[in-house]
Amino acid sequence: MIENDIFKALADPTRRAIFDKLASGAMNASSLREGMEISQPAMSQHLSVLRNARLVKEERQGRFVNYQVDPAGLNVVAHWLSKYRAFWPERIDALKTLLKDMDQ
Amino acid sequence: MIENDIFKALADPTRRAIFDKLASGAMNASSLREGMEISQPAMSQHLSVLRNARLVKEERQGRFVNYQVDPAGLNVVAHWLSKYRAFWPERIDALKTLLKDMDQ
DNA sequence: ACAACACATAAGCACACACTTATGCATTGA
DNA sequence: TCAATGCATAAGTGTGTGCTTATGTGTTGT
Repeated sequence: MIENDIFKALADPTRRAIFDKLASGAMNASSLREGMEISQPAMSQHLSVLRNARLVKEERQGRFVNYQVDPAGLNVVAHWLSKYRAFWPERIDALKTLLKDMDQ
Repeated sequence: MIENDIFKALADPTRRAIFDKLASGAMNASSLREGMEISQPAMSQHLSVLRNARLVKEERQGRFVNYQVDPAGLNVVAHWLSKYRAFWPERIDALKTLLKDMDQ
């Protein structure tokens, strides 16, 4: 179940930080580690979890692996969230009708 | 950190199922258990986690405790998601501009 | 008053998870 | 060719998590 993989992946704060960093621009695993006090294997394992959840996708470039955000995972979160739009605050009420189109 | 509590709470499939059931209408803990093969303490513990994440709020009614969805938690997820709208599929592109207003 | 009920909490246990160190596997540049 | 580099994987370890059984606390109806 992909939805479960996604929410489990996002449950870790380090992984959300990695994802957030990646959202500001694609980069390889070494660049991701910069300023993040995390070991190389730990980073590799986190990226593996994120990739498995389709939150991130990789592209090998020589001995580097370039990582970037994969919209697929985010889309699942968006759809999960859209199921509960009835409970969203009124000030983003306009969002509700738009999300209705999302369902098809 | 509330965001962390929320994502950790949503990481469990049983908890997401409870939340989903609650989204279809407020009810007490016993009603929630119906058709869910879950022990009473387990349900109580899950509700405690959801309440702590502000995904759910309670209202005591005599010896019953009525639970309902708390928009606060959902709102945090919505804001988290809005940070990455640049990666959302094009077909919900109209959503981007609207979410821009959300940031203020 | 008291039994039945709704729910919370405590304690213990099996398993999942995030880390570590060690090592393996390609790829690159000298 | 070979050392250095980028990354993945294996194995082990401490901690967190979700469950269980047992018990506690407050409320209701008789």
